[in-house]
Amino acid sequence: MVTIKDLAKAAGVSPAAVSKALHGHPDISQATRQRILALAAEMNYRPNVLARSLVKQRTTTLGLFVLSRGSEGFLGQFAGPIIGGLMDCATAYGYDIVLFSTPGNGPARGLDADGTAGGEPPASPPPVSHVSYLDLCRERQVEGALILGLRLDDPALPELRESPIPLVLHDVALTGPHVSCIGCDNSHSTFEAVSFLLKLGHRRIGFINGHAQAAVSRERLEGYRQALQAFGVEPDPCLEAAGDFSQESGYRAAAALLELRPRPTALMAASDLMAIGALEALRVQALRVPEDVSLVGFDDIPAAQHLQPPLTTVRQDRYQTGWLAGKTLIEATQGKMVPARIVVPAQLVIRQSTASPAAEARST
Amino acid sequence: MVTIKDLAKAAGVSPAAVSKALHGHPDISQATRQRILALAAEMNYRPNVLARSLVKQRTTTLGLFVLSRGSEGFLGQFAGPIIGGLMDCATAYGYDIVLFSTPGNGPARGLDADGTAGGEPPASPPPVSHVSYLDLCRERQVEGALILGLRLDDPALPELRESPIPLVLHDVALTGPHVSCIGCDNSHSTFEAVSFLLKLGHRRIGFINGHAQAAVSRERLEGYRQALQAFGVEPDPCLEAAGDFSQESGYRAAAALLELRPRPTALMAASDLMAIGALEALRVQALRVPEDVSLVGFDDIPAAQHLQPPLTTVRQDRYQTGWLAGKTLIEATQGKMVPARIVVPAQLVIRQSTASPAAEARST
DNA sequence: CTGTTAGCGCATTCAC
DNA sequence: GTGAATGCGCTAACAG
Repeated sequence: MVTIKDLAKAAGVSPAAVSKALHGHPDISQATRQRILALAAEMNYRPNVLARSLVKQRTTTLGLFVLSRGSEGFLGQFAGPIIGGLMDCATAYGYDIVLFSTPGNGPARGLDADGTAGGEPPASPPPVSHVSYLDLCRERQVEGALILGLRLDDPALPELRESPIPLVLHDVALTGPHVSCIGCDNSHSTFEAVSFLLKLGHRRIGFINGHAQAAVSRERLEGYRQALQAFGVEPDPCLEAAGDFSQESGYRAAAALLELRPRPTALMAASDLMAIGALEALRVQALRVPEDVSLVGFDDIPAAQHLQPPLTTVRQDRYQTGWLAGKTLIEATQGKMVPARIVVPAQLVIRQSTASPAAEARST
Repeated sequence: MVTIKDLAKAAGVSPAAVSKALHGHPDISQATRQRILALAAEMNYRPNVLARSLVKQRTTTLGLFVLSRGSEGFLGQFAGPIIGGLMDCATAYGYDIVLFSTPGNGPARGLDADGTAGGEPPASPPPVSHVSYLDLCRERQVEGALILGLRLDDPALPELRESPIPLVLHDVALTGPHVSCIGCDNSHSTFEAVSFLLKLGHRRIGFINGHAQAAVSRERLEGYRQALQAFGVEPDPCLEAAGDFSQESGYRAAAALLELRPRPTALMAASDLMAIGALEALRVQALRVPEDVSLVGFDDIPAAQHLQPPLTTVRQDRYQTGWLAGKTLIEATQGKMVPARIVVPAQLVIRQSTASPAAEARST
């Protein structure tokens, strides 16, 4: 590893002079500067970021937490594009990203082929209590962090609110002096989607919600209720079913809702995955979509457009979410004021799973 | 930021003593050790990873490159689960991951809402030539790196082969003293899939390949040819169509293949996305799947099971890929010998897009 | 313009 | 057992 000292020796100057030359400081002669630069290129010198960060007390590094992993969770479906946006943004601003190891989200699957977890013992150097997200940030000296997949029942929530470094939380409406939240306007988007159904003439609209530990569940439910109210439709608690974002739960919730009489003429699911489950339930009951029952999802996952029929749903731009989160974080580290809530545009994508209710249903 | 020095002052000992106590060195009395530990917890001390790495000359950090991004590329579809596996593995071994900013994969989309790229000037400190992947690794002192989305025409290939640090390349069969390749056995998997079609009785099987810059394209094509040969079927160059992994290209390639007479009774696409395009082409020509034409994909993306009909395809376990890549890298950094080729199991998932050819087609 | 000094936070010699 | 000294690679503040 060729260091600044090696360069100095080779050029016959002091290490400090090399540093100055490399950074284009004015107090260095063009001649020696050129010589040093040529030497650096020749010897393939690269600065040690660690050392630089240590002395400058700045790392130009952002942290990224992906909490709900496990192959099929958040990461599988959505994190990819968000990470892509975040990376591209970081690249544009010259920042790096460190992906944090968060113990607790251990293997589960994917264990070594030989069945063991292999490797060295944990080797956790300082046996100081349980490391929190913020502690990880401090250890790594990241200047800000994006947290994906945070749940409302995470015990770290109060601590996060008091974070001394900029934090952006995805889909969790927690705010603090340095904490912002990013996500689409769930309430409003759901309002739009349900309003669309209402405009089509639907009056009995079932809502399949996600689990209560996700902030988006509350918000989407609220949007659903507001839409009904705006159209003067009496809300019916029986029409609000609880799922957990999974396909399986969507199936169950839809099956239950379809037992109701009069049967709902439309179903809105708080995730596309649950909408897919609902679609199954409808198929099992030989109900046609959209002729007998209209269906709307949320997310616009890639599969949505390939369903039979293609699913009407709310599209979120995950890539842009990542980009905006990165931008917010970086600006915050540079001392700029940032909004407590960053809303990412979402839009209703109308496909073929929605139509006006049949006349007889309509009249009920 | 509370440092080891602060602890020393508070405990009335030297910084060195604190370091020893924290690491459980034997040459420190239990009494003072406990005192220091208690103090550390109390003052919420966290070691500075940067400083530690600098002195220990070890970072326990892996690098991750995701080369073909841009919201819809590799990252969108596959990188998520791979990253998940990598992270979980790293967590298990106590490693961290840094996601590299690779200039050149700039914004394209997702630009700031205000249209500008914003932020500070590039501020690239040392104006030393163009930074390569390996240079980034050196700067960050990562001990090994996983590269996703590398293309066969990447000019860095020769340099990578000579890498001084362990590298794992996804789906690129480049090997060197410290370079391994990870991926499924594309040739064999395709062989299996095509053999399945042959066993069903198909004899005219069209193959829709990916672009030539991907190593997997060659390998899959080879598997296709070998299967034909194994069943004594004369290969017909007309049946080999070129795509680029995109849905659009799958549509075009399939449309062309379906012009042939006698018409192929089955199509195999080198990616599910292209299979989806092929499905469209089939629909446009009013050909039924699988009655008129059987269809096989590759990847088993989430949408595959929701197609009409559900797609027979080759499933790759991306999560496991990430895990194995991480394990390989970490073991390599620990001096263990690692295989030059890590093959991740893949399996044919038989759904409803495949069946025996109709009798009349069969006889031709 | 140039070089010397000092220190970022930590771990590892070595004396005491 | 303990603490002082040294250095990881780099940059900042000085002094020449």
